[in-house]
Amino acid sequence: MLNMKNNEALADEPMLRLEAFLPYRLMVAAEKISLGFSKIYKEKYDLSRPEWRVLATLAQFNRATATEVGVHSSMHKTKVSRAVFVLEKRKWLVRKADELDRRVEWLELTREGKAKFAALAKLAKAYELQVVTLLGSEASVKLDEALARVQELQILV
Amino acid sequence: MLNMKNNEALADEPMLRLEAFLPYRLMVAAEKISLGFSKIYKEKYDLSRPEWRVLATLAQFNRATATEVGVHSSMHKTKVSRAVFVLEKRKWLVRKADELDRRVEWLELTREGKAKFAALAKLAKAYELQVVTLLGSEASVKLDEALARVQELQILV
DNA sequence: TGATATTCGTTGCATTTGTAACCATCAATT
DNA sequence: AATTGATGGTTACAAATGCAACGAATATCA
Repeated sequence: MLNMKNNEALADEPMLRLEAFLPYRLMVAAEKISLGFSKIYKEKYDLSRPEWRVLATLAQFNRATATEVGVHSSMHKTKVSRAVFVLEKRKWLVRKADELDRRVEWLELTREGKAKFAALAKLAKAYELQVVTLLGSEASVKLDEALARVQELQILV
Repeated sequence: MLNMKNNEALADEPMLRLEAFLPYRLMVAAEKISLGFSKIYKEKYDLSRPEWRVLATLAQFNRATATEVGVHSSMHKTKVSRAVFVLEKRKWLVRKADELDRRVEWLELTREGKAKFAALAKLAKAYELQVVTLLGSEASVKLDEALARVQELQILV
């Protein structure tokens, strides 16, 4: 199909293969792995990714503010705001006013929200297990350790 | 700040920590690593990510069709189409008709396009080196091997 | 106390993206 | 040759996203 340039080795021009470039590889890998699970919560529960993240965060902590949810799930506050709106309309979560600071709204899953999450968490764990199985334990451990290092990195450039 | 639920260990409900969930971790890591470099091509060359990928693909092969670019850079054909349009307007690439099949347009970088890419490729390599240095060679090798395994995976679910 | 700055969360607007439909061309079948 | 189907690429439209501005409430500090 595509023919590689024949002057790669000789060239003093800086060659760069996209498929070997770390940011690209990482992004493609992330999209591939995420796609499989997003299909599940999209098709079975009609959830967007922001909605899934808010749900998972609120299930993990009994209550949290929108700001806290955003920090914990790596999402911009407008994404959180819109996802919270949708989940509230579906009665998967409720807002509760803070008595000391009336700017703050505490978010909590409803009984239904918790139940939906419980079902989704099972699917999530099954999916993760499938990925780990396909990767093999050796590659999985390496990926795990490498991601831990990436998480430690400060902002780049 | 956030207080973890205190019934995690006891609960028979399926707990799931977002920050330990592979699809989430991978996506966050990819965004972090990509952000640093996207800043560079955005701020210094006013390029979007689709435009950067098209540029890099056409630099890697002497010529390619839009379809081939999309396959090689993991992008939907509409993304490619729009990125090609922008790069053409900026005179970084030209289209050349295929003489045997008039549906096909061959894309080639112009002299200017190649020059811009050469400069960007140097920055890309420098950025990648910086990431690898920060990660350390051990983690970098692990990441490299793990990503190679992910790339081999078939479609999931 | 009063003035200013900061924080929490939402919303308007512009940009980006995906989906589906589309046009033009070529391939396959009759 | 005519019909049907497939392919390469573009575009219209709707949905998702980011940015900036905003209102309301609180914090800071003179």
